[in-house]
Amino acid sequence: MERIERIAQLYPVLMRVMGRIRSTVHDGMDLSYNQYKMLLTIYDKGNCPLNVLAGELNIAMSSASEMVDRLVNLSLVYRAVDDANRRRVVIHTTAAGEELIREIRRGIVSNYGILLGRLPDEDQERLVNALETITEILDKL
Amino acid sequence: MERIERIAQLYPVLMRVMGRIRSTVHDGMDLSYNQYKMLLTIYDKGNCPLNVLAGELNIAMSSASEMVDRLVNLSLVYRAVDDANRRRVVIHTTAAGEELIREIRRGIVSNYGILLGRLPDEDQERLVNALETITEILDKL
DNA sequence: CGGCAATAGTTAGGTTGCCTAAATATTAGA
DNA sequence: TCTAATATTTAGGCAACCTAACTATTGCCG
Repeated sequence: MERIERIAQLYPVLMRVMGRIRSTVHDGMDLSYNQYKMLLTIYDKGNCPLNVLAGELNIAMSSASEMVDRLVNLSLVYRAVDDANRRRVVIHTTAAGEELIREIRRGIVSNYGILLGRLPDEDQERLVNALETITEILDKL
Repeated sequence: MERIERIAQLYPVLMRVMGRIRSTVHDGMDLSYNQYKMLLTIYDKGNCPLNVLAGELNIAMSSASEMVDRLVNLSLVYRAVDDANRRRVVIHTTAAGEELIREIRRGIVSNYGILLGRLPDEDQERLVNALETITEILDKL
């Protein structure tokens, strides 16, 4: 049980540190992190209906719809009724949306570069390995 | 740059997986995660003024005040003017607040136990090490 | 000493992100 | 055919943030 307690102790500390870094890295971007995630999911899933998006992001469909509203208002995305099944609304990224994805992605990678550049090479390597390990293990749960 | 891109790719995936697990583990507790964090901070910092809490949690003082309001409404915490400096409001945990902290902590550790119990011993060990590594490295940033 | 700047909090007003429940539209199936 | 299931939107509500404006107290400089 010793080990479980250690994990229970480390976990929130790490969540907080990671959250702080994520917001540093995302700072100055033209879209909130959640909106970026949504935009990216729409792009990655290739113009998919709302229920798929909601499932993918693990939020209620009404929340997904709301978020799409905001992206539509920003002209990054548009709705289109699926003719094959007129109940379905398929969300498409606009050219501006795709351009913004590329821009933000560049910005994020660049910010990671600046931030992580402060670490010695060896730490960077250890970091990659540890991130991979945790992702692999937690994915089993 | 290869490595930076790998990190930029892994990072959000891990954030998501970790967030999902955190909410699983916290599920059913009588306080939201943020309120629990606030309550715990008040307790750990030993009855401290609002500005310290806001700094510790990295939120605006008005947000901290709001959150304290909610905890006061739940009778987990109370405000008291500091006589040494009457501008300051010191937040104290009530007996009920401290009892709730213990209860939630037990619940969380128990949930981690149930969840992580599904992992082979070796993975648990690797997980602890990886969590420690990441925390240590990211703390340098 | 007197008054102004700094410090500490609260209040007001706004946004995002999330939820449930109710309303609407479309389709599938018994 | 008409009811049940599916897909979405709308309405209403809450938590957690923020900035700006306001109040109260204190410290300090001239």
